[in-house]
Amino acid sequence: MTSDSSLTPEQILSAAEDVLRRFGPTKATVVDVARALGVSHGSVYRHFRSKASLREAVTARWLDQAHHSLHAITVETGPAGERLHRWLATLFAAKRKKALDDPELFATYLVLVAENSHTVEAHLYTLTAQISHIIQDGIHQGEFTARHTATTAHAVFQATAHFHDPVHAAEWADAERSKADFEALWSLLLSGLKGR
Amino acid sequence: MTSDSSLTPEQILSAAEDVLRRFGPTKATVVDVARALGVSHGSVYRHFRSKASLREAVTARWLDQAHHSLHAITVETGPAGERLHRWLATLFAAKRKKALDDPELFATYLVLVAENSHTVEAHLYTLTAQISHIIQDGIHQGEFTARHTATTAHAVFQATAHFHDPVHAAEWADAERSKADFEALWSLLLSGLKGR
DNA sequence: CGGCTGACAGATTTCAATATCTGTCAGCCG
DNA sequence: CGGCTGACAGATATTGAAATCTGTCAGCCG
Repeated sequence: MTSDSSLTPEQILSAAEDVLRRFGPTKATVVDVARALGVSHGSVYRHFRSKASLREAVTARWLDQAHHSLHAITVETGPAGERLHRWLATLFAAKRKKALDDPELFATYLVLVAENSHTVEAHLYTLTAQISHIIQDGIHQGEFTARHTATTAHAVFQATAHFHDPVHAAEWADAERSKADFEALWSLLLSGLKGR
Repeated sequence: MTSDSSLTPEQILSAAEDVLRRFGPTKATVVDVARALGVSHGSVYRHFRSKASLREAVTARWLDQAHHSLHAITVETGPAGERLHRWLATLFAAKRKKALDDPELFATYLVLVAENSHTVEAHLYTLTAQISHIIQDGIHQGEFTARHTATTAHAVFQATAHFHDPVHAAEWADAERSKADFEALWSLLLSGLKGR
């Protein structure tokens, strides 16, 4: 049983995730989470300093799911161009899937974005660092030419905001159009990364 | 006097703009507009079929202000690269200025964006067509290489969304950082437009 | 002792009654 | 006649009282 012994942060996170998924960020309460765990809501506050930090922890865990496959692409050794294309396509697919399959947690994510949460900042930092890594590979391989890797990575990330920033989620509805737009933007960026 | 003879759509638009600027999109009412004009609110409905269409007409007029200087750059005959850079910088500056100087009308604009209004669509179409025009010039001048002009223009517009899409307005606060980010993205795009 | 409980204060949300707004239209007025 | 008015119905917003929630803490229990 999961209810053996004492309450763990992991148990609380899972319960909180369920509650957020069911009620959404505006309706979910700490009391709901405690009720789902069969404890008093004071116990939850023993493990998380506030509702906001619990919400952040849940979202951080939820966002991390996508990092695994992206990280795998980052540390591959093939041609950087193909890898960066696949990395961006994978990121886009992951975000799109989250928006469609998990609307309430996606809405929670949006709340954190609006609040400039540190969790979101860390998420963006991780992603940009991975782009940076691939671009660096591309420069070593002689495929890319770039002055400053980190700056270029940031520019690539901003240029593709349309396809990963949750504020653009509504524009992902038409899969065909999104795919075409993405490929058009990619060919422009690839050409830019290769330099003149 | 502007109150001579009968009520004109222009008078209503100006009054509505004032009311929106003062109360914002959530508080402004048709009754407020009628009160400002000294007429009954039924009269307003004689010229605009609904509150939504009045709001759209005001926003369309407000958005059009920026089109003049952008259009001027579009029809110049100098090097396309420099012109596109100046066009994008001008667009960014105009949007940023609107967001800072006219927050309530900017909020109204955001409401229309969220509602997928035809007005916003037309605005985006006009802007993309101007980019297309400049890119076309660049191809003729031999400065740019692009397969499909309209597709490339759309890609450039999406790539720079961070600097003109109102959903990113909060990220424009730091002028220095925005400027640096914009230039980094521009150099990537310019390199991409020039082709390999 | 370390962790849980339940009661508490202040902040936030809900709910239902009330007021205002949107959109329509018959009638009036120039 | 073309356009404005003012009254109206239904929809939406506001308000203030009651309920619920957040965050804290003294005390209990294993």
